Amino acid sequence: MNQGRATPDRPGARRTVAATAHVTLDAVAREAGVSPATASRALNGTATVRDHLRQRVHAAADRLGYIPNAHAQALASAANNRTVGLICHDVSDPYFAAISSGVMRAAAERGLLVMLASTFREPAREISYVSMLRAQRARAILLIGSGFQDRAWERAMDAELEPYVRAGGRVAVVSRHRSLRVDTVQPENRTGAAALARTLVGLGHRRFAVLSGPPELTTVSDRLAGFREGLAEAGIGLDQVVAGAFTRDGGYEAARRLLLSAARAPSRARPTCVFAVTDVMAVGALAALRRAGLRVPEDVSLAGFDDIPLVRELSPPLTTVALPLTQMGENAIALALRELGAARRARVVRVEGEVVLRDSTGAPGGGVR
Amino acid sequence: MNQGRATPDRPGARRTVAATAHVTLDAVAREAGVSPATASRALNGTATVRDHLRQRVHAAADRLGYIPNAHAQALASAANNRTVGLICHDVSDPYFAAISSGVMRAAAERGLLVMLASTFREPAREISYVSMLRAQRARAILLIGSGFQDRAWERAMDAELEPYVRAGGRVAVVSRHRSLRVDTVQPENRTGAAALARTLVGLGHRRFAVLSGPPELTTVSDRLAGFREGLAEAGIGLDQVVAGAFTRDGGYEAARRLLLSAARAPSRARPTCVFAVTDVMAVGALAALRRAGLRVPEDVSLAGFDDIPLVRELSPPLTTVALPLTQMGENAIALALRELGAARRARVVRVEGEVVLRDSTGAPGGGVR
DNA sequence: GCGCTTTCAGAAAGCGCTTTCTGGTAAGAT
DNA sequence: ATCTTACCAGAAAGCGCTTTCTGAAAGCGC
Repeated sequence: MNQGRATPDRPGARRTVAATAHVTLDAVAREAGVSPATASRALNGTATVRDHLRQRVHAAADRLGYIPNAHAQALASAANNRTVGLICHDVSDPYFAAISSGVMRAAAERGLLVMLASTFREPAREISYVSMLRAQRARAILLIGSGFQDRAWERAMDAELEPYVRAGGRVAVVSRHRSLRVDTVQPENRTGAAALARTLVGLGHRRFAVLSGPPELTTVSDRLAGFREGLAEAGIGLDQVVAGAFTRDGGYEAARRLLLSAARAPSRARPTCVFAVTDVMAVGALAALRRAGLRVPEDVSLAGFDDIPLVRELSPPLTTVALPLTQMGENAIALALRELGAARRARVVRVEGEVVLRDSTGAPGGGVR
Repeated sequence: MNQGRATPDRPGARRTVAATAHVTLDAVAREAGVSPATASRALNGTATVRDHLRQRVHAAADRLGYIPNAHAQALASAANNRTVGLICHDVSDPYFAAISSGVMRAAAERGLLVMLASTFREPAREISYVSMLRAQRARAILLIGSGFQDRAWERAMDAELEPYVRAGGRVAVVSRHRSLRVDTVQPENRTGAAALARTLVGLGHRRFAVLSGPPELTTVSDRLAGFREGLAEAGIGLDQVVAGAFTRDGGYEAARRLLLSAARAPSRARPTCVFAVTDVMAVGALAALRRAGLRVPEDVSLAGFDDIPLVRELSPPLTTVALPLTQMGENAIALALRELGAARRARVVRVEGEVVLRDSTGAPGGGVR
């Protein structure tokens, strides 16, 4: 009666296909005719198992398509965790994308899995992600991106991190975090910005404007301070600082406001050079300047910071302070995973920024109208 | 003798700080004076616990800084897994970054953690990541990026995915995968490329070159075929197809070779319009064209595909076929997590591309010299 | 050949949770 | 006042592994 390929189900019997149970180590052991203990040892190579048994176990595992349950492994073997957590502000921001790329590569080399969390720039979310990563017993947590200079936030973050570290977790951050005593990959924002300022002064500029970001970010305050220092060496003050969001649109908006204020106060000496504290903001600023009919660099020079890959594609290509972003990501994970010395104090890897002069800067011309 | 803030350690006693054990549910239960079962129920709200007990449990958990062990939870409660896996070719590629961003946002809304793996365009790595994600018992696995049209690879991937799905795992892919019977977010590469071709023909172009990618990628063959179709409708053939890597540098290199062949065969009719199958390649191509002294679009028009954010910042801004990248990421995770219907067949969400005409294309001018 | 150490496989005890199952108590029905 | 029924809290059984601990068999020197 039945057709050749009939299923065992009664026809029309509406049922969900039963989920096939996972193949367990016990099943493998049974298939191989050994104890689960031996199967475990054979598969992991944790102890010597005689050849013929080991082969039988491996064969059985292959035949059954055995995949160990990572949760059970993590639970049973305490700390043998294969995952690291990576928290950044925004994956689609080229700055974080570049650093993440370095982290991913280094993780892949070590056979680690990366849990990547994007905070969408909400500080609270950053803390809740740390908590989730703690629950996952991640081997290390990497915080990419500027710290917040905010007492409450710092305290809350500390409260998450401190017990994590005490329980053997590793933490590394990229960028300066004021209160966090953790391993740090620290771009020399201050000296980099100062060097940039000197270079720009060297080009002949005397009147500057800065497009800065949220002041509670250490990165912003460091770069701003460094830039001021560099100018001060030449006895130059900073005419204007316009803050914007740390995004392309934030840069656009900040530049627009800068232009507006220049138009409103025509008497004021107009900046001939604009420094955006990040390349991403500079991209927006370039669009805004161009939109206003200003030529870069003839009318106004523009410089950024970070050297994200895309700024080379702009026309004009952007002058910036180059940071080895991918390598910084690699450094961060290496730092977190490295044996902690007896002293167990926070290590700091400083990375220098290098001023890269491209065509977005030139000798002073007309200035912001 | 001791100073006020002295530590209990003997001075100079060199010892590693003992790793503090994690706070367990049992500890919380003991602290609250209830059984672990009650503590579990109170914390998870899985069953009604009388008010005063629930409060005691929560208070105890707070006091102790309890963080549940996600591994133990996953193990005990079978399928209650809070992580999804996301596999892409390269995090630092803006195309994947944009899609990932959508995935991350949707995941955050659902309280899920994302494990992001980057294959660095090595097919084998993609398969091994699926295996690791299986071990993690990820609730869903998302494959972002073109499938490989390669028998061996398809078979291997299928062998990983099939048992995963049978065991209740969910899979969704972005881009067409030939053999995988899984939920798919499918950009209409073919019709999009055809529409682009028609538009370019409408601008007056008759001689085209295509900068294509690795032919084993479905995305490449679909876009190429669509473009050919669009041209064919106007009775136009495709002069040249130059393949390159799926990267910015691949686009640069392909464009360079195109220019070289044009120089070598001066008699041949020169293309007046170049279509790069992805924006990322187009970015490289633009640099190469400019490097060769060609003006875009006066000498040659250039178009891409995807509409990654950065192409708007180029000058000239790039004509392209816009895909809703972030939304595609959201679609993918939504698809994977949605209840499977009784039929349990692969669902396909088609997303249309929209031709966006920008300044990198114009009426035909000099052509590739 | 006898006691010794060494080698290696199995038994069993967890790892930290969730979830039946069980049973005591209070509320409602008779 | 007695018998159900309902409600909740605790006991206990796992989830799928790893890793002692235990003990049998084999290897060694005398």
